[in-house]
Amino acid sequence: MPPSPCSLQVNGAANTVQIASNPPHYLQGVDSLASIKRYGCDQEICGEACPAVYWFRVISGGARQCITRADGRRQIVELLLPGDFFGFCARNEYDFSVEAVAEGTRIACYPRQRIEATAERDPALARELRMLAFEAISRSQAQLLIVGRLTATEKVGGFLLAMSGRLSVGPADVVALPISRYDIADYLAISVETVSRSLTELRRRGLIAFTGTRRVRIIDRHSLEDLHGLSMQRRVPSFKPRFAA
Amino acid sequence: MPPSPCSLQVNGAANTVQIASNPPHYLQGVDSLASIKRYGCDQEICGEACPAVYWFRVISGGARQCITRADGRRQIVELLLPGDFFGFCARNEYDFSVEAVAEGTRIACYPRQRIEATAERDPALARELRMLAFEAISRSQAQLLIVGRLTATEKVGGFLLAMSGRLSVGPADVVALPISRYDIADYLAISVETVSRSLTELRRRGLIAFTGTRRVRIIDRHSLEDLHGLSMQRRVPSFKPRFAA
DNA sequence: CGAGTGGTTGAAATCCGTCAAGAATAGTGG
DNA sequence: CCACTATTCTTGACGGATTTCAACCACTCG
Repeated sequence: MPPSPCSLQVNGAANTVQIASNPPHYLQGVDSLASIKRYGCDQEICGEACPAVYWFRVISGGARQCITRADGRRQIVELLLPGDFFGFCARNEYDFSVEAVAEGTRIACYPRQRIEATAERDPALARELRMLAFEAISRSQAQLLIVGRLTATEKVGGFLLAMSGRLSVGPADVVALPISRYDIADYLAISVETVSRSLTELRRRGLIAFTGTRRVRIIDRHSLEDLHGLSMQRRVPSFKPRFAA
Repeated sequence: MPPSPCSLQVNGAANTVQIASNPPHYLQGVDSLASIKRYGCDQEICGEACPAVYWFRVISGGARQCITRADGRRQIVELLLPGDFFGFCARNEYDFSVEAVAEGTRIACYPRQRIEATAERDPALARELRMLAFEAISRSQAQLLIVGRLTATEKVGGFLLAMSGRLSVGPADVVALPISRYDIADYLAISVETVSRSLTELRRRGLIAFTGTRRVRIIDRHSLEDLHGLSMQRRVPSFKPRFAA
């Protein structure tokens, strides 16, 4: 878990620095090494095959981490919201690109070399990095199940629930979607039209309501959680009992 | 990259131990802490929600790492072959299960606590662990693109190429598939029947040939690599130019 | 106001999953 | 070594969930 909040002390004085870090987060111990950059909507934060000089953390706004094929097909592999880290890669070049999804997205950029050098001497920092990496593994593997084995409506319903969980600062039942339908589509690996149709379907069934194009109110959370097979379509893709096991 | 090969010396004698580690691999420095276990086909190596006591490495044989939903839908999130590590998780319980896919699969089990304790004092080990984790992130994110955005035939063709790359010890054009059609299906998130049909299709087009049910010869590697859109179906799922970008 | 973009909806096409039945293979025990 | 069986694999027919193609609406912004 992240270390408890602390105010950085510079020059011996008691003034807190701009990287004051309201919510506690990983890598707080090396925040002093990080620089903060601002990005416009759709602006590229790091590009595929670019030298991996930084690790990043979203401070405010959001970003999408994408992998793109030569023919243009794109998959958003991670939706990055405040507090999320990204930029980890095994080689010396990023194998993905990351773009801001909101105007004025602020990103903390940690110089990789220096952080790694620090980690050589600071086991606690090394452990934090490891935890961050392990969490990323869990997330993308969970996403594999979602992308591969859920129906479109299940994907969209689950996405709304996930967003309500991650963005919860208020009643948690009103979700302000941080990305467009196009991005939702590329995140869930379905088409834009299907995203739209699924949302309409959920509204029609009374599980959600719209207070704006990108503002959803979750009305029947329970049914939304039970979407799979129960409330929605009977079909469950590719589950074969395979005899008696 | 993994450290260079070394033969463990026990009791001062010059005899190499069973953990002789022919191909160099990560975590070699702590091989002496690992125990080796043997598993039968389909036998569970670690189960979902079980206490995460070990990290693992496949020595011989193979395994599938799965995430399963309550309703039975399953996704193989990683296909583990000799040299591959697994068992990393952010919490104290595995959020996946792993089962052997071959009779007599041998697994090296590294006690997590002890390895982590060692890593506290050994920055090089910590760096190795980090690299292993980063590679796992890259792999599963790449798999997300495959599962989400490729057609069935592209998936199967790419799978054959990937296997030929990972299993290459011989001519590299004859691939001995390590898993059943069912497992290929759950790995690529398609149905068994579609796996079978795609293989037949590739054979019909002269890109591959069978020397046995689970032995494939790659005949036209180039066409196999160019599958997307070119040699195969014209359709490319969900790529919309989205106006002028 | 018109252009540009995001979002929704409809109709038609299609890929793929399901269901079903065989064929091929592997495993077992006599 | 050969039935005999269980399992894997293949193939066909069919239906359905999604994609594609197309049109339209809403909103923003110059």
